[in-house]
Amino acid sequence: MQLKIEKITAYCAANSILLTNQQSLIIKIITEMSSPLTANEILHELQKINPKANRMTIHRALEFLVKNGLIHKIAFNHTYKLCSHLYCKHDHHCQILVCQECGNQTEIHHAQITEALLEISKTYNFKLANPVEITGLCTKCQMKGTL
Amino acid sequence: MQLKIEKITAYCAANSILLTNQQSLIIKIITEMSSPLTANEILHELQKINPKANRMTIHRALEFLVKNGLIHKIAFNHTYKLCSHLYCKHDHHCQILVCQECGNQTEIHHAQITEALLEISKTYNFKLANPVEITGLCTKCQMKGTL
DNA sequence: GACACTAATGTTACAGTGTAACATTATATC
DNA sequence: GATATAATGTTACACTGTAACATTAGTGTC
Repeated sequence: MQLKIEKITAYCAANSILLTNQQSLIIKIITEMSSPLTANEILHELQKINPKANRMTIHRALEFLVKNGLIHKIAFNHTYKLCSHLYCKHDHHCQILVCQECGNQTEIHHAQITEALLEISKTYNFKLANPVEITGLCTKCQMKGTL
Repeated sequence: MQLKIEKITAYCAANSILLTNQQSLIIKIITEMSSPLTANEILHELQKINPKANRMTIHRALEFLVKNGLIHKIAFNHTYKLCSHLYCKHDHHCQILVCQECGNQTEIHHAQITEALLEISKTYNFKLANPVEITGLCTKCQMKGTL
Protein backbone atom coordinates (compact mmCIF):
# COMPACT_ATOMS: atom_id res chain seq x y z
CA MET A 1 0.00 0.00 0.00
CA GLN A 2 2.69 2.41 1.04
CA LEU A 3 4.33 1.49 -2.22
CA LYS A 4 1.35 2.72 -4.21
CA ILE A 5 1.25 6.03 -2.38
CA GLU A 6 4.93 6.51 -3.04
CA LYS A 7 4.46 5.82 -6.72
CA ILE A 8 1.62 8.31 -6.85
CA THR A 9 3.82 10.91 -5.22
CA ALA A 10 6.58 10.18 -7.68
CA TYR A 11 4.17 10.33 -10.60
CA CYS A 12 2.86 13.70 -9.47
CA ALA A 13 6.34 15.05 -9.03
CA ALA A 14 7.41 13.80 -12.44
CA ASN A 15 4.38 15.40 -14.10
CA SER A 16 4.36 18.50 -11.90
CA ILE A 17 0.93 17.76 -10.53
CA LEU A 18 0.25 19.53 -7.27
CA LEU A 19 -2.29 17.82 -5.05
CA THR A 20 -4.10 19.67 -2.30
CA ASN A 21 -4.63 18.02 1.06
CA GLN A 22 -8.15 17.06 0.16
CA GLN A 23 -7.15 15.64 -3.20
CA SER A 24 -4.42 13.62 -1.50
CA LEU A 25 -6.92 12.29 1.02
CA ILE A 26 -9.28 11.22 -1.73
CA ILE A 27 -6.65 9.42 -3.72
CA LYS A 28 -5.48 7.78 -0.52
CA ILE A 29 -9.00 6.52 0.10
CA ILE A 30 -9.23 5.14 -3.41
CA THR A 31 -5.83 3.53 -3.05
CA GLU A 32 -6.57 1.89 0.24
CA MET A 33 -9.84 0.33 -0.80
CA SER A 34 -9.53 -2.95 -2.59
CA SER A 35 -12.48 -2.48 -4.92
CA PRO A 36 -13.52 0.50 -7.05
CA LEU A 37 -15.63 3.05 -5.18
CA THR A 38 -18.58 5.20 -6.13
CA ALA A 39 -18.50 8.92 -5.47
CA ASN A 40 -20.80 8.44 -2.50
CA GLU A 41 -18.64 5.75 -0.96
CA ILE A 42 -15.61 7.97 -1.27
CA LEU A 43 -17.59 10.81 0.27
CA HIS A 44 -18.56 8.72 3.29
CA GLU A 45 -14.93 7.82 3.85
CA LEU A 46 -13.79 11.39 3.44
CA GLN A 47 -16.41 12.68 5.85
CA LYS A 48 -14.85 10.62 8.61
CA ILE A 49 -11.86 12.94 8.31
CA ASN A 50 -13.50 16.11 7.04
CA PRO A 51 -17.15 16.31 8.13
CA LYS A 52 -17.66 19.39 5.96
CA ALA A 53 -16.90 17.45 2.80
CA ASN A 54 -19.81 17.07 0.42
CA ARG A 55 -20.66 15.95 -3.08
CA MET A 56 -19.00 18.91 -4.73
CA THR A 57 -15.75 18.30 -2.89
CA ILE A 58 -15.66 14.78 -4.23
CA HIS A 59 -16.63 15.50 -7.79
CA ARG A 60 -14.24 18.37 -8.18
CA ALA A 61 -11.39 16.29 -6.87
CA LEU A 62 -12.35 13.28 -8.96
CA GLU A 63 -12.51 15.41 -12.08
CA PHE A 64 -9.06 16.74 -11.34
CA LEU A 65 -7.63 13.30 -10.67
CA VAL A 66 -9.19 11.79 -13.79
CA LYS A 67 -7.91 14.66 -15.92
CA ASN A 68 -4.41 14.16 -14.60
CA GLY A 69 -4.43 10.45 -15.29
CA LEU A 70 -4.28 9.34 -11.68
CA ILE A 71 -7.58 7.51 -11.58
CA HIS A 72 -10.03 5.95 -14.01
CA LYS A 73 -13.74 6.56 -14.07
CA ILE A 74 -15.70 3.46 -14.95
CA ALA A 75 -18.87 4.73 -16.60
CA PHE A 76 -20.72 1.46 -16.42
CA ASN A 77 -21.25 1.52 -12.68
CA HIS A 78 -20.04 5.00 -11.77
CA THR A 79 -16.97 3.88 -9.92
CA TYR A 80 -13.49 5.25 -9.64
CA LYS A 81 -10.30 3.29 -9.36
CA LEU A 82 -6.61 3.88 -9.26
CA CYS A 83 -5.01 4.00 -12.67
CA SER A 84 -2.65 1.10 -13.05
CA HIS A 85 -0.12 3.22 -14.90
CA LEU A 86 1.05 4.22 -11.51
CA TYR A 87 2.12 0.87 -10.25
CA CYS A 88 2.72 -1.34 -13.23
CA LYS A 89 4.86 -1.12 -16.28
CA HIS A 90 2.12 -1.03 -18.84
CA ASP A 91 2.10 2.27 -20.48
CA HIS A 92 -0.86 3.53 -22.33
CA HIS A 93 -3.86 1.41 -23.07
CA CYS A 94 -5.79 -0.71 -20.69
CA GLN A 95 -9.04 -2.59 -20.78
CA ILE A 96 -11.33 -3.31 -17.89
CA LEU A 97 -13.57 -6.32 -17.65
CA VAL A 98 -16.63 -5.13 -15.74
CA CYS A 99 -19.12 -7.65 -14.41
CA GLN A 100 -22.68 -6.46 -14.95
CA GLU A 101 -23.91 -8.46 -12.00
CA CYS A 102 -21.46 -7.92 -9.16
CA GLY A 103 -19.52 -4.94 -10.46
CA ASN A 104 -16.23 -6.74 -10.08
CA GLN A 105 -13.49 -5.30 -12.28
CA THR A 106 -10.41 -6.86 -13.77
CA GLU A 107 -7.88 -4.62 -15.41
CA ILE A 108 -6.05 -6.20 -18.30
CA HIS A 109 -3.58 -5.11 -20.92
CA HIS A 110 -4.14 -7.13 -24.01
CA ALA A 111 -1.72 -6.50 -26.84
CA GLN A 112 -4.08 -7.64 -29.56
CA ILE A 113 -6.87 -5.27 -28.49
CA THR A 114 -4.47 -2.43 -27.94
CA GLU A 115 -3.16 -2.89 -31.45
CA ALA A 116 -6.65 -3.02 -32.90
CA LEU A 117 -7.58 0.10 -30.98
CA LEU A 118 -4.66 2.00 -32.39
CA GLU A 119 -5.74 0.98 -35.86
CA ILE A 120 -9.28 2.17 -35.17
CA SER A 121 -7.90 5.41 -33.85
CA LYS A 122 -6.16 6.00 -37.16
CA THR A 123 -8.97 4.77 -39.39
CA TYR A 124 -11.67 6.85 -37.74
CA ASN A 125 -9.47 9.72 -36.64
CA PHE A 126 -10.71 9.05 -33.13
CA LYS A 127 -8.53 10.13 -30.23
CA LEU A 128 -8.73 7.29 -27.73
CA ALA A 129 -9.39 7.78 -24.07
CA ASN A 130 -8.70 5.20 -21.42
CA PRO A 131 -9.83 2.66 -20.36
CA VAL A 132 -11.99 0.56 -22.65
CA GLU A 133 -14.82 -0.99 -20.67
CA ILE A 134 -15.72 -4.52 -21.61
CA THR A 135 -18.96 -5.53 -19.94
CA GLY A 136 -20.21 -9.02 -19.30
CA LEU A 137 -20.43 -11.68 -16.65
CA CYS A 138 -17.52 -12.76 -14.49
CA THR A 139 -16.93 -16.43 -13.75
CA LYS A 140 -18.70 -16.33 -10.40
CA CYS A 141 -21.82 -14.66 -11.74
CA GLN A 142 -22.02 -17.04 -14.68
CA MET A 143 -22.09 -19.88 -12.14
CA LYS A 144 -24.82 -18.20 -10.13
CA GLY A 145 -26.93 -17.86 -13.27
CA THR A 146 -26.84 -21.59 -13.89
CA LEU A 147 -27.86 -22.60 -10.38
CA MET B 1 -37.14 4.12 -41.77
CA GLN B 2 -40.02 1.88 -42.64
CA LEU B 3 -37.40 -0.68 -43.48
CA LYS B 4 -36.03 -0.63 -39.96
CA ILE B 5 -39.43 -1.08 -38.40
CA GLU B 6 -40.10 -4.02 -40.67
CA LYS B 7 -36.83 -5.62 -39.70
CA ILE B 8 -37.63 -5.16 -36.04
CA THR B 9 -40.99 -6.80 -36.56
CA ALA B 10 -39.34 -9.67 -38.39
CA TYR B 11 -36.71 -10.02 -35.68
CA CYS B 12 -39.37 -10.16 -32.99
CA ALA B 13 -41.36 -12.73 -34.89
CA ALA B 14 -38.30 -14.87 -35.49
CA ASN B 15 -37.38 -14.77 -31.81
CA SER B 16 -40.93 -14.96 -30.52
CA ILE B 17 -40.69 -11.59 -28.79
CA LEU B 18 -44.08 -10.04 -28.14
CA LEU B 19 -44.05 -6.27 -27.88
CA THR B 20 -46.82 -4.37 -26.17
CA ASN B 21 -48.17 -1.20 -27.72
CA GLN B 22 -46.10 0.91 -25.43
CA GLN B 23 -42.92 -1.04 -26.10
CA SER B 24 -43.56 -0.72 -29.82
CA LEU B 25 -44.02 3.01 -29.45
CA ILE B 26 -40.77 3.34 -27.56
CA ILE B 27 -38.75 1.37 -30.05
CA LYS B 28 -40.38 3.38 -32.82
CA ILE B 29 -39.25 6.59 -31.11
CA ILE B 30 -35.71 5.26 -30.79
CA THR B 31 -35.74 4.16 -34.42
CA GLU B 32 -36.99 7.44 -35.77
CA MET B 33 -34.48 9.59 -33.96
CA SER B 34 -31.17 9.93 -35.69
CA SER B 35 -29.06 10.11 -32.56
CA PRO B 36 -29.10 8.00 -29.37
CA LEU B 37 -31.59 9.21 -26.79
CA THR B 38 -31.57 9.44 -23.02
CA ALA B 39 -34.41 7.96 -21.01
CA ASN B 40 -35.79 11.44 -20.44
CA GLU B 41 -35.75 12.34 -24.11
CA ILE B 42 -37.62 9.16 -24.94
CA LEU B 43 -40.08 9.96 -22.17
CA HIS B 44 -40.80 13.42 -23.54
CA GLU B 45 -41.49 11.93 -26.95
CA LEU B 46 -43.69 9.21 -25.54
CA GLN B 47 -45.69 11.68 -23.47
CA LYS B 48 -46.81 13.38 -26.66
CA ILE B 49 -48.74 10.20 -27.40
CA ASN B 50 -49.40 8.88 -23.91
CA PRO B 51 -49.49 11.73 -21.37
CA LYS B 52 -49.71 9.23 -18.53
CA ALA B 53 -46.32 7.79 -19.38
CA ASN B 54 -43.63 8.34 -16.78
CA ARG B 55 -40.14 7.30 -15.84
CA MET B 56 -41.13 3.80 -14.82
CA THR B 57 -42.86 3.18 -18.13
CA ILE B 58 -39.68 4.04 -19.95
CA HIS B 59 -37.26 2.15 -17.78
CA ARG B 60 -39.32 -1.00 -17.74
CA ALA B 61 -39.65 -0.95 -21.50
CA LEU B 62 -35.98 -0.15 -22.01
CA GLU B 63 -34.96 -2.99 -19.73
CA PHE B 64 -37.14 -5.35 -21.72
CA LEU B 65 -35.80 -4.14 -25.05
CA VAL B 66 -32.18 -4.35 -23.93
CA LYS B 67 -32.71 -7.85 -22.55
CA ASN B 68 -34.16 -8.98 -25.84
CA GLY B 69 -31.33 -7.56 -27.88
CA LEU B 70 -33.35 -4.91 -29.66
CA ILE B 71 -31.50 -1.90 -28.32
CA HIS B 72 -28.16 -1.10 -26.75
CA LYS B 73 -27.62 0.89 -23.61
CA ILE B 74 -24.57 3.11 -23.75
CA ALA B 75 -23.40 3.44 -20.18
CA PHE B 76 -21.07 6.31 -20.84
CA ASN B 77 -23.76 8.91 -21.42
CA HIS B 78 -26.90 6.98 -20.47
CA THR B 79 -28.29 6.75 -23.96
CA TYR B 80 -30.16 4.08 -25.82
CA LYS B 81 -29.87 3.24 -29.47
CA LEU B 82 -31.17 0.69 -31.90
CA CYS B 83 -29.09 -2.46 -32.06
CA SER B 84 -27.54 -2.73 -35.48
CA HIS B 85 -28.06 -6.48 -35.56
CA LEU B 86 -31.50 -5.64 -36.75
CA TYR B 87 -30.57 -3.93 -39.90
CA CYS B 88 -27.11 -5.02 -40.86
CA LYS B 89 -25.49 -8.33 -41.47
CA HIS B 90 -23.01 -8.25 -38.65
CA ASP B 91 -23.85 -10.85 -36.19
CA HIS B 92 -22.57 -10.72 -32.71
CA HIS B 93 -20.03 -8.24 -31.56
CA CYS B 94 -20.02 -4.56 -32.07
CA GLN B 95 -18.00 -1.65 -30.78
CA ILE B 96 -19.17 1.89 -30.33
CA LEU B 97 -16.93 4.91 -30.54
CA VAL B 98 -18.38 7.41 -28.07
CA CYS B 99 -17.21 10.99 -28.12
CA GLN B 100 -16.71 12.30 -24.60
CA GLU B 101 -17.38 15.86 -25.72
CA CYS B 102 -20.41 15.80 -27.99
CA GLY B 103 -21.76 12.33 -27.28
CA ASN B 104 -21.68 11.38 -30.93
CA GLN B 105 -21.59 7.64 -31.47
CA THR B 106 -20.22 5.54 -34.31
CA GLU B 107 -20.99 1.87 -34.36
CA ILE B 108 -18.28 -0.28 -35.88
CA HIS B 109 -17.61 -3.95 -36.35
CA HIS B 110 -13.92 -4.49 -36.27
CA ALA B 111 -12.80 -8.04 -36.93
CA GLN B 112 -9.50 -7.66 -35.11
CA ILE B 113 -11.10 -6.42 -31.89
CA THR B 114 -13.86 -8.98 -32.09
CA GLU B 115 -11.27 -11.70 -32.38
CA ALA B 116 -9.28 -10.34 -29.47
CA LEU B 117 -12.45 -10.11 -27.39
CA LEU B 118 -13.27 -13.74 -28.02
CA GLU B 119 -9.81 -14.66 -26.90
CA ILE B 120 -10.22 -12.62 -23.72
CA SER B 121 -13.55 -14.26 -23.13
CA LYS B 122 -11.85 -17.64 -23.17
CA THR B 123 -8.78 -16.63 -21.22
CA TYR B 124 -10.65 -14.96 -18.38
CA ASN B 125 -13.80 -17.06 -18.59
CA PHE B 126 -15.70 -13.82 -19.04
CA LYS B 127 -19.04 -13.94 -20.81
CA LEU B 128 -19.07 -10.92 -23.08
CA ALA B 129 -21.97 -8.52 -23.31
CA ASN B 130 -22.47 -6.08 -26.12
CA PRO B 131 -21.41 -3.50 -27.11
CA VAL B 132 -17.89 -2.48 -26.17
CA GLU B 133 -17.73 1.24 -25.55
CA ILE B 134 -14.62 2.97 -26.75
CA THR B 135 -14.46 6.48 -25.43
CA GLY B 136 -12.47 9.36 -26.78
CA LEU B 137 -12.72 12.42 -28.97
CA CYS B 138 -14.31 12.45 -32.40
CA THR B 139 -12.72 14.32 -35.27
CA LYS B 140 -14.85 17.42 -34.81
CA CYS B 141 -14.16 17.74 -31.11
CA GLN B 142 -10.46 17.24 -31.60
CA MET B 143 -10.54 20.21 -33.94
CA LYS B 144 -12.46 22.32 -31.45
CA GLY B 145 -9.84 21.54 -28.82
CA THR B 146 -7.06 22.96 -30.92
CA LEU B 147 -8.81 26.22 -31.75
C1' DG C 1 -70.26 -13.84 -19.20
C1' DA C 2 -68.12 -14.36 -14.35
C1' DC C 3 -64.18 -15.55 -12.23
C1' DA C 4 -59.45 -16.04 -11.18
C1' DC C 5 -54.77 -15.44 -12.64
C1' DT C 6 -51.05 -13.10 -14.75
C1' DA C 7 -48.62 -9.42 -17.00
C1' DA C 8 -48.28 -4.71 -17.98
C1' DT C 9 -48.86 -0.16 -16.62
C1' DG C 10 -49.65 3.78 -13.41
C1' DT C 11 -48.47 6.12 -8.99
C1' DT C 12 -45.81 7.64 -5.34
C1' DA C 13 -41.76 8.10 -3.02
C1' DC C 14 -37.10 7.58 -2.69
C1' DA C 15 -31.75 7.14 -3.37
C1' DG C 16 -27.86 8.12 -6.13
C1' DT C 17 -25.02 10.85 -9.63
C1' DG C 18 -23.71 15.02 -11.13
C1' DT C 19 -23.69 20.27 -12.06
C1' DA C 20 -24.58 25.43 -11.62
C1' DA C 21 -24.10 29.50 -9.09
C1' DC C 22 -22.52 31.87 -5.61
C1' DA C 23 -20.16 32.51 -0.80
C1' DT C 24 -16.28 31.68 1.90
C1' DT C 25 -11.71 30.39 3.01
C1' DA C 26 -6.71 29.34 1.83
C1' DT C 27 -2.73 30.31 -0.71
C1' DA C 28 0.42 32.76 -3.27
C1' DT C 29 2.34 37.24 -5.04
C1' DC C 30 3.46 41.67 -4.77
C1' DG D 1 -0.82 43.60 4.89
C1' DA D 2 -3.49 44.27 0.43
C1' DT D 3 -4.71 41.92 -3.57
C1' DA D 4 -5.54 38.35 -6.86
C1' DT D 5 -6.17 33.44 -7.59
C1' DA D 6 -7.38 28.88 -6.57
C1' DA D 7 -9.68 25.69 -3.70
C1' DT D 8 -13.40 24.60 -0.89
C1' DG D 9 -18.06 25.09 1.22
C1' DT D 10 -23.08 25.87 0.55
C1' DT D 11 -27.37 25.70 -1.54
C1' DA D 12 -30.29 24.37 -4.91
C1' DC D 13 -31.31 21.93 -8.81
C1' DA D 14 -31.80 18.35 -12.87
C1' DC D 15 -31.32 13.77 -14.32
C1' DT D 16 -31.03 8.53 -13.87
C1' DG D 17 -32.81 4.80 -11.87
C1' DT D 18 -35.42 1.64 -8.46
C1' DA D 19 -38.77 -0.07 -4.78
C1' DA D 20 -43.30 -0.83 -3.37
C1' DC D 21 -47.74 -0.87 -4.09
C1' DA D 22 -52.27 0.22 -6.80
C1' DT D 23 -54.66 -0.18 -10.92
C1' DT D 24 -55.70 -1.78 -15.40
C1' DA D 25 -55.57 -4.94 -19.32
C1' DG D 26 -55.28 -9.39 -21.17
C1' DT D 27 -55.78 -14.61 -20.94
C1' DG D 28 -57.61 -18.78 -19.86
C1' DT D 29 -61.15 -21.69 -17.34
C1' DC D 30 -65.38 -22.83 -15.97
